[in-house]
Amino acid sequence: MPQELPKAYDPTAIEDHWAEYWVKENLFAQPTPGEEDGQSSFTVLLPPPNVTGRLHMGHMLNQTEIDILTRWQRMSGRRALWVPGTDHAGIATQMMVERQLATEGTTRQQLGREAFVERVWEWKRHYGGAILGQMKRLGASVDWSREYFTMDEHLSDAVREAFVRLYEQGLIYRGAYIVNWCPRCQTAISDLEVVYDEHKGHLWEIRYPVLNDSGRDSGEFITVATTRPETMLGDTAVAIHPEDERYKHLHGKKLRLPLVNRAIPIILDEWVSREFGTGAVKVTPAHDPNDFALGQRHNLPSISVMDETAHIRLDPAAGGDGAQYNGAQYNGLYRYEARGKIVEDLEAQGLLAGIQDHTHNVGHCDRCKMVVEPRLSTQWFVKIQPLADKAIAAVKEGHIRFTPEMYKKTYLNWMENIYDWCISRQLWWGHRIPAWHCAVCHKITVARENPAACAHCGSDKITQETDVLDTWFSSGLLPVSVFGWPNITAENRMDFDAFYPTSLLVTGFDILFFWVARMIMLGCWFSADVAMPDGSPRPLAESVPFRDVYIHALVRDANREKMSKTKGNVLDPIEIVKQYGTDAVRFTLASMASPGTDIAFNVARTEGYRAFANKIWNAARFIFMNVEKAAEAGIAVDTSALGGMPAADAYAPLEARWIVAELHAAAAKVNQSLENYRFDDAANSIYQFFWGSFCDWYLEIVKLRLDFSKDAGKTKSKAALTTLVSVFEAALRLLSPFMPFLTEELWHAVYDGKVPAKSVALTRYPQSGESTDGAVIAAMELLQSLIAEVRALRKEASVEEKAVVPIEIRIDMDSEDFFEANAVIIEKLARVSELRFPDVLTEGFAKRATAQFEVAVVYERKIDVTAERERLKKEIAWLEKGMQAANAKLGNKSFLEKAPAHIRTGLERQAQETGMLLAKALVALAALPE
RNA sequence: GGGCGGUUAGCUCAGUUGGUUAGAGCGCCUGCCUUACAAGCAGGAUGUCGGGGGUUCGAGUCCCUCACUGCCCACCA
Repeated sequence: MPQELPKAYDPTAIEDHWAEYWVKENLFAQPTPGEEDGQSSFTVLLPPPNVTGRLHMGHMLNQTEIDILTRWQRMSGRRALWVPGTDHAGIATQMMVERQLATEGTTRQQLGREAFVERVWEWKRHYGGAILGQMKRLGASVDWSREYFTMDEHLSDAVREAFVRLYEQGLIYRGAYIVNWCPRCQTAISDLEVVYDEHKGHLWEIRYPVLNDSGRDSGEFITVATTRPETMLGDTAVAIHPEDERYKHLHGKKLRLPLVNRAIPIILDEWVSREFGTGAVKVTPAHDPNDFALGQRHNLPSISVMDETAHIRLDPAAGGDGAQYNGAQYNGLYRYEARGKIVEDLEAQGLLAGIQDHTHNVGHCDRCKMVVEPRLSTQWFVKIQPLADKAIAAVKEGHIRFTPEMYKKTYLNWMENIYDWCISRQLWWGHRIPAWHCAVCHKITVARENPAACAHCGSDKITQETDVLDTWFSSGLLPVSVFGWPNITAENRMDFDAFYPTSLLVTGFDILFFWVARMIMLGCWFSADVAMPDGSPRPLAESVPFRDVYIHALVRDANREKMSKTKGNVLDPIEIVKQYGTDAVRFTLASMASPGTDIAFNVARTEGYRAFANKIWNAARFIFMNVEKAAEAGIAVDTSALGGMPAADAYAPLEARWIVAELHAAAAKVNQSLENYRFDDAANSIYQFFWGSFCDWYLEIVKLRLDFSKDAGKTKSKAALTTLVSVFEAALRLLSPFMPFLTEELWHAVYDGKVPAKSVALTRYPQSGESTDGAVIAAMELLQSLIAEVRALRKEASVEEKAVVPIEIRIDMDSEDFFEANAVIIEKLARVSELRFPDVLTEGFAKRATAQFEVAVVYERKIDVTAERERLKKEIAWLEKGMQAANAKLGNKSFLEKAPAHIRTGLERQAQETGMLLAKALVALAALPE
């Protein structure tokens, strides 16, 4: 074993090395399995970060959680596969490259589509892998040989097949609908990509003159209220509620649309709220989703008045009736300029009835934060209901489980109120829709292979659709596509059979709908026609993309504020890692990852776990030092016996049996906690075991046994050393999923280079086979409480730290033997020179009583009487409160009748003990000098 | 507007199906360089479990209600 470890743990000295080692040795590659080998799989996909992304705390939390589980599953004997990859991220990537072009004074339009796309690929080749590089540095145990990119040829094939198949099934349609349009990105975006912000605006009230039968102003008006006056150029009706008494006499009348001077009808619709505004709504089907719906119901024409950049652009023919409309004076104005001008003009004509302050929600583009403009345009949609039905069933029937469970409700609520999915984007970067438009018959050809001619009329005057698909369309297919779909053949289905459905998805709630829901819909839909290995049809339970979903929360800053660039409170994980070590940061995240609560990341906590890493490091130094000393005395530990669960025979000393029992208990707790995604419990159990049990007690006691001088008993020393090393080795394995770097380093050191595997990550995870030894844990507890009382008494009596003093103990005979047998432990840990067992404790010494024993330190006390009186008074108050509570229950007939026996007897015993302690405390108080 | 969470020590959070006097880490106070570790060791202080009501022999835990707070969905012009 290596003996010269530096005194303080320096993570930077070892982490790069191991991170590279794991990748270079390809340790976590999971090749395609051969024939069914009976081994169960644990499969998990990395939520693919944007190829443009940089690692943030959310990624690190996500990757830490997945890595802990994957390493744990791998070590527990399952075929563990974690597949990494990146997302081409249509809008984000295109914008990034466009910005780059802007600095060069050019644009994508100048470049042309083909050159631009090539340029993006070039960018991707240069910079695209950055985030995965960061991931490598963090030690993620992924299979790098399976790394994917959503625009890879194979994954693109899957996208194309999925599109064609849905089209053939009648589940994809194209049409002119109102969609959310981002004037900056100049593309349609889906409902999910719109975020609403409260905005202080105005409600303008505009008078629309009522026309008389001869088509002239009647002198009467209807006043409408709007937040977007500029859209009035496209109004094609005004709607009122049919029962609204104020307007009943106007049913069937027409209005003159101001500024444009077009006659528009008054329509009746129950959707209109009589309470809001004036109870009359201007209807602009081309620029508002509600108005669009109204327009459909009432067969109104739709008049687009804005172009893709949100500038006014009136199409003279838009009304469909060939009439030439007014309003061209606003042409070319940006929407807000037009708004100002229109309001001005209305006022000049006396048609502005009022302006009110009005706070309302305004939709913004999720990507670029520009105010979204609802806009009529021709887009591609997925008819979502059939897919949603399956996705609902999969969850309702329990084939997919959510943790925390409440997300099941959120998911179902969304899925049950789902709208058709707009999947086309007016971008250049992405999967181009495999549809061709015919210039002759104007029909559409959708095909798996690029067609040479129109499928309908045979013309070769066809051009491919320019739109690309929503990025989530391809990422939604990942669970099936990364394992070979749609090319699943008899010879080529091992991956799919072994790894699909995946076991688990770990992700943040922010992409529950974007990604999780889409994967469930698409996964269930497309995997269903891959037969099971035995040829039987695939049931829904085996069609799901994953069986478990673990949703984690947000990582916030130490003050619970959301991290954001504008606030300047973003913590760069790589920076923190450099400062404290990857293991300490991982442990921080794990220990704070309680399901359902956000993580307030506090580096104070990370400092604590850096200290923990240092503690482990120093425990190793201590152990290696003793191994060295033992070697000099001709004692060697048989490292070939390591690697399992340590055991201690009945003749082994107390501390050996105890630490083995504690290890088993800790292993049981950690396994159970990870089973339930309780990373926090698991981390705390290990922390408590390693620091609180192994270091604080076991190491201190075992020092007594590690005597390698000539006249010492070799057998006992060797046994002690063996237990020490084997428990430590097992603890490293237990800890390794949480702190992979430190444990890898020390584990290799334990074997002094003669390792039984290439990595601690490839060894077996500690399992608690037999039940832990409860008796030895109870015995140790008694010893610990005696030592703790003596330490406290020494403090109380102001015994100098270095002084050793005798103690007096009163206890039953059996325990007297027990204490005597372990006297050396008490003497060392409590600095005691001698144990005495008198019938009565000598008066005048500081003493304490517990339920099991009384103890006094033999020392002329320099006691602070006031402090001692205070302490005793507090103790008495505490005991009296306990007595009261116990007596209240024990004196209650209903309690005695109804409470279970173990509660009753437990309470009785406690009452008895409390009474005894209370009596002693009262005597002690009375005995204090004035 | 609809839905879902949260409120426990100075701070960040645990607290499994209601059961013996409520926990951890950090921070704080006191004393120690005890040869693995001062990134350490030992000892110590700290809570009307958001308010009110109810169910129960028994409530931090279940029910009702109020307050505060966070998030998601919807998007009435």
